Amino acid sequence: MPSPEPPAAAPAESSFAEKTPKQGPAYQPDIIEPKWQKEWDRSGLYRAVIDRTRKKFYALTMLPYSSGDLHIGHWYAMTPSDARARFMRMRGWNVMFPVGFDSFGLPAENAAIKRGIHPKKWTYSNIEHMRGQLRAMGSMWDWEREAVSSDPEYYRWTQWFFIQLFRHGLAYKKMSPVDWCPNCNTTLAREQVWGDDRHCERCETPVIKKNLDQWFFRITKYAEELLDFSGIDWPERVRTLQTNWIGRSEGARVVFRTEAGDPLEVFTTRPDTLWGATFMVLAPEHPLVQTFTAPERKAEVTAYVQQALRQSDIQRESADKEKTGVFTGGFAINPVNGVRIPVWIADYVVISYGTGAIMAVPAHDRRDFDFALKYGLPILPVIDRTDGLTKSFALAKTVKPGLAEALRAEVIPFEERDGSLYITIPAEKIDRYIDIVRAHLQPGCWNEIVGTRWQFIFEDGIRNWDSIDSEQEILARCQELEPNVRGKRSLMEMVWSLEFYRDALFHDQNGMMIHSGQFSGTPGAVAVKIAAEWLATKDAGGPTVSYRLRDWLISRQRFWGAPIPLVRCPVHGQVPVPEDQLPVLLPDDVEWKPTGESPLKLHPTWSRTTCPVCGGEAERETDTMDTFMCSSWYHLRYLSPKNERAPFDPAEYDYWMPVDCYTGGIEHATMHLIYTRFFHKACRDMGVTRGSEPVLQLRNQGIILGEDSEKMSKSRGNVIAPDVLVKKYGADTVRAYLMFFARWDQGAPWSSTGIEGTHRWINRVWGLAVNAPKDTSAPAEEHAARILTRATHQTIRRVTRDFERFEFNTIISAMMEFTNLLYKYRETTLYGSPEWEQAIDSLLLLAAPVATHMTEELWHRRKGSAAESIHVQAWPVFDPALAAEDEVTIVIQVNGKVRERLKLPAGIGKEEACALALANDGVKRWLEGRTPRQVIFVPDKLINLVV
RNA sequence: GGGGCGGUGGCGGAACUGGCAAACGCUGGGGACUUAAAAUCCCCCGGGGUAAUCCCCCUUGUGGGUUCAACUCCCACCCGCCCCA
Repeated sequence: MPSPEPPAAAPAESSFAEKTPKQGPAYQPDIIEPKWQKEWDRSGLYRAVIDRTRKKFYALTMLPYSSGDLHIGHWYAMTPSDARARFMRMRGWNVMFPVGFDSFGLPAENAAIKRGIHPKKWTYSNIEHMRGQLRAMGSMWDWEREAVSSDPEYYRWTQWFFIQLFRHGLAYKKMSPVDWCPNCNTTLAREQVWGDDRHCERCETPVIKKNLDQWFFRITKYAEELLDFSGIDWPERVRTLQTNWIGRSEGARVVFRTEAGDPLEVFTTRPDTLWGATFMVLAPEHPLVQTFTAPERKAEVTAYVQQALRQSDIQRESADKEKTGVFTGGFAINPVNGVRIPVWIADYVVISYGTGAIMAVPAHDRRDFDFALKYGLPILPVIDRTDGLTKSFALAKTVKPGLAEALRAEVIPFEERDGSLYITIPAEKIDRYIDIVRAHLQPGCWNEIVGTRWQFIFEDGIRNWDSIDSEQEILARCQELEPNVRGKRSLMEMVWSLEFYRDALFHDQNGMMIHSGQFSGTPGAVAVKIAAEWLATKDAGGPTVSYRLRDWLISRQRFWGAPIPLVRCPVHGQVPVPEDQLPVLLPDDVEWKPTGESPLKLHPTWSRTTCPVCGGEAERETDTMDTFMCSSWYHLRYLSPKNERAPFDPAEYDYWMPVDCYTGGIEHATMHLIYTRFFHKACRDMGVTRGSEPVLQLRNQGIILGEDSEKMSKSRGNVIAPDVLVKKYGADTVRAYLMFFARWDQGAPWSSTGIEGTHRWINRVWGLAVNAPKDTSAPAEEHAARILTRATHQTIRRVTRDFERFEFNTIISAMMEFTNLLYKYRETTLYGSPEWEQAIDSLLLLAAPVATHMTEELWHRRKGSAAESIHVQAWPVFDPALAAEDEVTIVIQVNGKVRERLKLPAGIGKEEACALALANDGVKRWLEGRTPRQVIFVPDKLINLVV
């Protein structure tokens, strides 16, 4: 904002007393808001129709679930989206801003079970209520395009898409472990499993995993393409979340063999460590578990599998968790060296990642290391350290006197405690160290080196710890010599017991290969690649890329969802329902018994049908689809929600798609937002859609917390209800406050006093514009008029720029500042001048996307009842010349500290400005007679005098 | 452990390309109007040196660095949130 002279210096006063009306009609949002909502509906103001003469803008906000109540979070997500869509519209775009309902899903079914009403009834009465709430927002929804995912006209096409995916091999059925509640006797959605102990949301029974025949979509086929975000403007955070979720890692497949010769495949990112594999671990669910289990271990293994199934993958994979497992009694053969290694099962290996089996390289994998140490399994280092850390410990009684002196002479650093030496050996002095130790070793003793060397020095020579066999041999020998270590099950366990060694014993760096036969010496930089490629030549695996992403499980053993449109024929197998027979309708005559079974399954006749191929008796699929399937294509249904011949009208698609701006919560990053991208790509490949991405620009809002800075929840009693706020302040105030009170992308705690401030602003705008000045003839004093016009154009510039950047809070503060300024000028002769009128018009236009009703009312009061809506007016354009200041404050710094401020004409040159600065008394005082050795001049900003 | 985001008054936040830190709003204080209150309007409000104005010094998580100049760029660290292990 400019800082024009206060009113005293602006045109003088006098006549304002009679020019300023003391009071205008009161601001009554409860009257004007419903009035304009009705009028907009009547006139079809927000109807979006194809107009090829104008550029289009498809603005979309995530559709609400039909919960029955629009909460403040919905308002927070939708209001700025709506305001921005309106801004785009006033800027000349043909804007489509549709809304609908995500109305299939579990809550409807739970309500049905609890109260015995049909989910349809519950859902549709909720939708009716929410339509009213959505209207109260004063948003520019095009209700003609409303789509409701539980309407048969909608889910007919959800089913149609399923059949297309099935026909193209992108939908398939397979056995898969899912969460199962043993009390309710049903599977649960992931959202329905709560807490760390993973209990059922309804009955609190801990869930277990159960193998069921389930439908999947082949999203993994698109894993690589989903990693590509070029060409779309999505937040870094969402891209990172999706990238992590997809979890691409390069490595190798390695085929181990059972003792019977059957293949056992694993994936590893470190094939270069293969020579250090000292055991294998299968996930408890692995199909080969039974094969490996020796008869005498059966009971123990079965018990372990049972307890593992009760835990989530997240719990199981957690690094903090104490690792557990059991030995199966079976062995596998390492393909690189033919070594026979034991096969264990452990819950830290999960079936859903890789192949559900791992080769354990305890020396170079933290989890394998912990596990091996706990169970006394051998550990063999096969990768050299890159930091050269090497240690040795010389126990007092094992060495002859004089060792310390010898080491000192060689400059090998050590610490001495109780006569024992703790030695850190410089890498280049290891051989020298060995010579010294050998000369000082007591009979019947040994000394070991760990870190970059793994060697044991005995009286009769040096033994390398370089294979599983040598590990066992060295351990046996030490145990023979020293009774204290007889309880140790592995050499690593023995050296680990010395605290001093620990940082040298484990690493997961990419160092040079050691103890790896012909590959020893292979540099770390190429080791992974060389090992992987070599495996391919030996027919024992080879280089491969692995993804964390799993295929999308869409089967739900639920009633309130789109039935999967397939028929099981004893002769023809899975047969899709012919497209002209869609939709496969949900039955109305169902009984709600709390058996946990879907009523579709219990219905006496619903699943009985005939095979579309042979006409023989057949059975319908009774599973329904995940509701994320419905929301993967709703943006397409908005294009033509009433179309009966296709999911959408191609002409509408050609004009409106892709979505230009999509807004919603970041919590959908790895669910809805990844599904919808997959869906679009799959449809592209099936010839249904064009283009590779459905959404060009994505923006996420933050979260509103309760007034106590905690997450809003009914149990905390800190929930803010928008309906109450609308009643108290009007929708325009709620809209403005939601845009103002925090950075939109970050959110903040709610403040019930904060909204009062915004309400005051809305009232002030009303008070400013509701009464036209009685006398508009007197022209304003020229200088003052210019200041007002400048402020007007500067405000237009700020509001326009911040709308473009989604910085909604500063849009409101710019308008607040402008309003404050206008209140000052109202007391001057500017009031009623043409510049004043222009300022008021501009303010209303800038505020129109925010305070939709109030600005409409004021616009009509000013322009006459026959005037066109403010919402179809052109956005004000700022004139850089008019927005430019003609006088600027230039800061004078001496040695970088602000010492003086000078008001000078804008655009003043360096010479002139510096001359004025140097002549200034205040500046002279700070210069103390010195001459600046350097003068920095930033036009219209500052002068820095360096002395 | 790896990656991402963030840390500015009592609070939410602002600060454009490195150029006056704290705009706007809330809270708090003072005043006007009123019989009174509410509403409204006006003024003050980062910390310290001062009783106060002037004036000076300090201040954007911490410590360094680059620069005439750093909330902004670089390095190291601390704290918080999120994702992946």
